Amino acid sequence: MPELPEVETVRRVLEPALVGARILHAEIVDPRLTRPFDPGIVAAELVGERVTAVGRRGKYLLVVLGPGRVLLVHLRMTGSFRVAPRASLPADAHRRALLRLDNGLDVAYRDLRRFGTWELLEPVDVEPHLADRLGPEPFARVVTGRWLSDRVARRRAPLKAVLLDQRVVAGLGNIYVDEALWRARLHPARPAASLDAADGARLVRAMRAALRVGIDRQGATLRDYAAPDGREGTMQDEFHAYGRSGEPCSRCRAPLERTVVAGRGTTFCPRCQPAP
DNA sequence: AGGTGGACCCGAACGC
DNA sequence: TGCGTTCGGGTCCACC
Repeated sequence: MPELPEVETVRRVLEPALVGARILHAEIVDPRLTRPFDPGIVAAELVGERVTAVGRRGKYLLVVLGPGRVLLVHLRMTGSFRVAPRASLPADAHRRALLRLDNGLDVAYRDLRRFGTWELLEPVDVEPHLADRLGPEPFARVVTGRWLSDRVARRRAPLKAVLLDQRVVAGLGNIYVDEALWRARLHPARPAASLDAADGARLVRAMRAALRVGIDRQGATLRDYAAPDGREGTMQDEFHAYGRSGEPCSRCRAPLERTVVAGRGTTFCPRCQPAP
């Protein structure tokens, strides 16, 4: 599941392939991708545009086009890109879109579960659209322990639910939330408002550390995630919590436990992360 | 108004 | 072996 480190890895591979190239042809196979907008119209709007940048905000990819319009891509669960020389990609039943670039590359988009979205935004709409949905990046200077504990001071929801809320901090999903809470030694079901500034500081350090390792390992490949060059990530070998229920905690050797918090499968160490 | 749960998808894993 | 059922996961939306 692409979270911040996976999306950042995708961005880094797409950037050199796309920036400076012009889109010669665009084909959007799955109308869900651009819903409620007509896929044929969106495809036609893309043709002729030059890509000037490939950015990321939270889990969104921003393909910035010449006039400042942005193709905002969200991979959700199973979206992925593949870049390869023209006409060299094999047929793919799950392909949802294909871009042909003037630099000789094809950019294919596939999505097994069809949750992913492509939105073509006018320049003036980009910032408001993102600001409505996303809090600061986890690595932003404004994100401090004090800021975080203040930010969630009136939230009775479980800490995990608040970290999954992209409007608090952008980019964490189920995997990196479990990893961050394990690193910070905080129980996922603890009421968010119970965080003090010291907890907040530990949590900020923990989420950054977990994300940093994820980026360094080029993301986690659990099933079919791969970067646009086909490379798989190795973050799954570095997990301390996610998916390891029943295995010994790598800090204290107590067996990790699995529970459900905020409707999500959640793994934690009952000894290192004491219940509230 | 903040919190929760269902809908959207579909392959994989599971149960009988 | 084969079938049906359940699960998961990010985000939005309806409802409490």
